[in-house]
Amino acid sequence: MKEDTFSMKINEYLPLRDIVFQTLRKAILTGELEPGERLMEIQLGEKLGVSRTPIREAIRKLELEGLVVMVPRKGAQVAHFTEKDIQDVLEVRAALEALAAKIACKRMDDRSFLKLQLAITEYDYAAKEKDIETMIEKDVEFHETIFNATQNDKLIQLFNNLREQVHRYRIAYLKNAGESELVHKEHMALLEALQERDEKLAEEIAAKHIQTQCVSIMRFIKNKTQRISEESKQRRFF
Amino acid sequence: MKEDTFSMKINEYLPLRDIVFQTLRKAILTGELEPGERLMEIQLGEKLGVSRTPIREAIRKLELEGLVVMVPRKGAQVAHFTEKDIQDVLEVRAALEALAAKIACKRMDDRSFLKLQLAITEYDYAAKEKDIETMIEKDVEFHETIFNATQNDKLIQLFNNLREQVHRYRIAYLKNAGESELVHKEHMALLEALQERDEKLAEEIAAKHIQTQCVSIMRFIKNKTQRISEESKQRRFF
DNA sequence: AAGATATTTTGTGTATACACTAAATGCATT
DNA sequence: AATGCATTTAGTGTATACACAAAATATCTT
Repeated sequence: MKEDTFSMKINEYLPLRDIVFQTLRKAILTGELEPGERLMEIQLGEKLGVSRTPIREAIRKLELEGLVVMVPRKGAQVAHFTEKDIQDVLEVRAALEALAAKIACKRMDDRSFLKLQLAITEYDYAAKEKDIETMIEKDVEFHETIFNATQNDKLIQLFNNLREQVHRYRIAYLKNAGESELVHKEHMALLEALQERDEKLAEEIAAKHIQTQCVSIMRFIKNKTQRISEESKQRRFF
Repeated sequence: MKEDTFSMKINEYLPLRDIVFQTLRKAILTGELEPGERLMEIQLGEKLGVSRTPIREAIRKLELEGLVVMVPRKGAQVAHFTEKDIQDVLEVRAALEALAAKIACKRMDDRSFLKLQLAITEYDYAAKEKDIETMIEKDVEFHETIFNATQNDKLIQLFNNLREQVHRYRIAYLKNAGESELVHKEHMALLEALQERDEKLAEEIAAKHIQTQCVSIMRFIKNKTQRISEESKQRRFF
């Protein structure tokens, strides 16, 4: 289903601005472009082989998404994320995941349940191989399946906005085997609740799941900042 | 507080693109620009006295917000909102309002409570005068105060995105005196719950309040479509 | 007159040019 | 050497120019 839309799109015409948007977005979320880094239009244009116009239009979208901040007459720079920003995002996401789980309870069908099961299984395989990127991918797939099942387009849109905002932290904390075990267990529990059509329980597990993630990420950051301060490095924790 | 930031901003430099963005956004939300209407860059540029560049950049933001849709090589047009879209938006908003109420329970201070009280009172005055625009304004102010109290910037950002999406319907259904009475009662109930720091109750009332609004708007639309079909007009219900 | 094929028009998508600001650099003065 | 001022430079903000596609119109053929 996702593949369909995608393979259709590659045949369709895609404006440069959208390609640039996706490229920059990914670069920011993976940390390739670091927070605070300036996005200079001419330089980026040369790198990507396009003029300033598509670059600027892509930046406008990133600005609205909050991934870049504009300094008047100084242009764009990658937004800094503080610890609080991460907590804020995850607090909202927890509420949206709970809502999604509640609605999904009513609307999920066998096909969706199998998708969830598949995502969990593939996650496990990836975990055995310690293939972090695939693990994240399958984790996203799991949550995406639930959101898609809600058939609430606005909810899906907001999820797409929030889902990868903590990408770079998840890479780090999922390396911890214990964390990835926990993710598995919570996914299984949520799947069961959904199959039982137990709205209250599903809501609760979904919210708890994100809170767990938040706690893990915070612990990871705390460790990292500590290590960094021990090494007396002055830069921020990312 | 809101005024401070604003009066600061008017002294600051504001790029044309942002002025255009706000102008177009308002025009769409109030219905001045009708759904389906094409946004032609040159035409808009002449109207607003600017070139295509700021127009295009404003459109990129509206695109991400979902207020306009892009047709490849045909440009932008104001997005159509179906009945389902409204329900989707309000379903999400209900969840966010509930979250905001819960957090606000912990963080609201006397100053914020007075703001809520003031918003309610001014709403009542406006209701007596049947000044719909002011009523909407004060209603927004009430909810805004709660969201601001959460101190969760992401939550506030999303609220700003969702809050006015149903603007044109509220104008219509608030004309109904019964509805505006109900709004008053629910606001009072929510204020009390917040003052009691009763998280569960506040959450519940906040969500219910939006659901009430959703039902009212749906009823209004149903009536309107019915009237229109009786008049055998073919256009959509907005 | 109907249909097929040029032709024109309109409007987007992208690139480039111009205007202006702010920071950086250099130079002179003390 | 430090400070103040002029000059340059780098980069954004805005306008315009060019390229191209799609739709609309006109023209030709039968």
